[in-house]
Amino acid sequence: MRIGELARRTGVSERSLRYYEKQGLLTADRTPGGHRDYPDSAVDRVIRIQELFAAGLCSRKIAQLLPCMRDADGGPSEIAGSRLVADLVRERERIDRTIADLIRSRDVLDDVIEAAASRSR
Amino acid sequence: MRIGELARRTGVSERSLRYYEKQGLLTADRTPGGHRDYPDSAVDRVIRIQELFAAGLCSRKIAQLLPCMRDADGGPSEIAGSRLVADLVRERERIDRTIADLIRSRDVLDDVIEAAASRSR
DNA sequence: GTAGAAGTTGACACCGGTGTCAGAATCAAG
DNA sequence: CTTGATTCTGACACCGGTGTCAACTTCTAC
Repeated sequence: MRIGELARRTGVSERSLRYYEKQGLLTADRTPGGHRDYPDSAVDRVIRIQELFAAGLCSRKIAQLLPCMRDADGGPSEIAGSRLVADLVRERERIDRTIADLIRSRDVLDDVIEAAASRSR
Repeated sequence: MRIGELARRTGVSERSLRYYEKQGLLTADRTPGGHRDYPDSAVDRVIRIQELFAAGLCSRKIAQLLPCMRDADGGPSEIAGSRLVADLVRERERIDRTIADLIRSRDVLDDVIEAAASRSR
């Protein structure tokens, strides 16, 4: 599929898709004329990438991580080296802390929202 | 307490504390010479602010939100207006989505970490 | 009063994913 | 062909919290 369709199906801008490619996160075949041609699996991949971005990982780390993920269609393609694993463990801890922060903040919001709601009741 | 101590106790840089003040998130008395003097309660407040930042809220919204939070020492100081509430509800939804993303990403990391661990076992 | 630590303001820079625009080339359909 | 939609590359800008440096002032303790 072409970049426009991929953008539509993932909700990610064409700009970002090209950026992902430049960062080594995504590859595409090319038509004779040079237009990108993505396999269907690109949709899932782009969504994964977005999730990892949302989790606060930078493209550098995502690029290291991607080949070690087992893709939908089977086997784990590559095993993470110890250096990378140490890094991922640290990221994992950061993510846990962030989740805790998010939950606390969400509770705060709920509190304020509820206070306003009960006020107007 | 002075800004240095507050920075030490919260783990937030002096730079950021001054920035928070400029954004209206934090207030401080001044000594005759112009140095900031914080009450003990500033520690909790700064930590809250950090959590909200970590949750992806911008300083503008945090500034609107803070007066509506009930502080440790008691009553809800102000009730959010309907405009603000609508905004907070949207933020809440975004936070929920982010949490979901974080959890999925954490699972991915665990997967990769585990694959490497079982490999070397 | 004097030295050294700590605080003040202001300005500049960074990061890194994304928006946007320009100018040219490609593709698909008539 | 020709035309209109789509894609290509490259460049510039933004956002917004934070780091850092400079030049000065204030505080604290001797």
